[in-house]
Amino acid sequence: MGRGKIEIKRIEHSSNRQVTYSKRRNGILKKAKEISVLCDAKVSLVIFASSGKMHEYCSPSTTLVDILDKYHKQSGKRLWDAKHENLSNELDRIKKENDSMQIELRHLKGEDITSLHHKELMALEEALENGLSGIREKQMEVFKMMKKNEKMLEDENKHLNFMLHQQGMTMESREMENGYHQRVRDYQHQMPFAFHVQPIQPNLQDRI
Amino acid sequence: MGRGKIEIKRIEHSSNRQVTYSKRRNGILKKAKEISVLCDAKVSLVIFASSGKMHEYCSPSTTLVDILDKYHKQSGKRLWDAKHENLSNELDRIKKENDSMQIELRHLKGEDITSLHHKELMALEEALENGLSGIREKQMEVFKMMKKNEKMLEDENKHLNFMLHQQGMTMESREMENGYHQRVRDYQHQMPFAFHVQPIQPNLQDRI
DNA sequence: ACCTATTTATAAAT
DNA sequence: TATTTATAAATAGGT
Repeated sequence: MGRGKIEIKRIEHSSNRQVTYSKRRNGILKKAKEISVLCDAKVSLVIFASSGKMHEYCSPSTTLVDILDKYHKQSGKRLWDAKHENLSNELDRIKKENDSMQIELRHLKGEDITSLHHKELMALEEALENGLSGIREKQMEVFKMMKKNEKMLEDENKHLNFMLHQQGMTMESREMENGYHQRVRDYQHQMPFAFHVQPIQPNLQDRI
Repeated sequence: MGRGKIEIKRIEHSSNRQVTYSKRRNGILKKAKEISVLCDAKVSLVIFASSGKMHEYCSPSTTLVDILDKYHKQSGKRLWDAKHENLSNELDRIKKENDSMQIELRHLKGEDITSLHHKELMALEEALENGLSGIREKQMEVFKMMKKNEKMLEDENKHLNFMLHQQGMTMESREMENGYHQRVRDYQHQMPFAFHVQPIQPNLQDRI
């Protein structure tokens, strides 16, 4: 139906194909509407152009879901069940993974071990010992860091005390000129910035 | 397109409607095939006659599920029902649970503990110690059971030896009547049933 | 189900 | 992309 007859095979010329697509798409949509009105049929039509753009028609008396539901019943084919099944399978798989982890956790906490064999108990013990030694190593590390920090703070303190004392001596000789207490407060404000100890590891204080 | 023009409205005469339906149904199915071939479009067409009978077409390059999936993505309309969403949500939930258990397991094994705070390390250490003591308690229990069993077996052995010895004495006096070795084999077969030790806990031997 | 006059869809040109 | 037009295709009504 046109100036010339065409073979029903892919139209190679792309812009031609595009034109034919939009004409025929309108045609088929019109036909779909017509048959649904004339014969009160329920029609669902979904078309994707090769570009990916979608057009659809669905009879006014119904919905796509409704039609798919009927389709499902009549054809026996499972439409979304495949998807559903995949999800369901994955869920099962992960649930099993979950359960086994839960059991492992319980075992590590010393629960539900009545049914374990000797070998399994030994393995658990070893795992726990390893874990414990790892944790303790880490704690030792932290402890050392704290000790180091403490030492530095002590040193700083000594230094400050020494300085203060010296200042006090100097001041004592000038005690008649200025107030002693006034001076001390001044030094207390100025000193910490000069001698402030940098922690070896920044933000260490946040983690302890 | 026919002997007369018709209005696009429901055909009241039922047999007429039926005829028109089947003609137009064929027409639209043909159109659907043609557009999908000519323009490589993906087409899904489902038609229900008012009688309930279904016809469908789906482009050969794809499946209805596939098309509906795309439809779902493009239109945003939910074809997959609440059930699906529930499954999906549960999957997410369980995945998260899984992840947190995995982390806990790693921590208990002394892995990935660099970022842990002091309190967390202490808690972990305690958990591990508890687990370890639980395991060791269990092992001690098993050990005691074994010891007990061993003791009983030893006692049984002694008893058997004693009996054997006694039998030997008795037999020595009858040595000329019967063969000594023959007798011994007989007793070895009969004795274990009479004096067999019942383990305190049944099936203990399976677990050690 | 087939026939065919007529309408409708559309291929190619613009 | 839209309109035009010659022609192919679809189909309404009759058989």
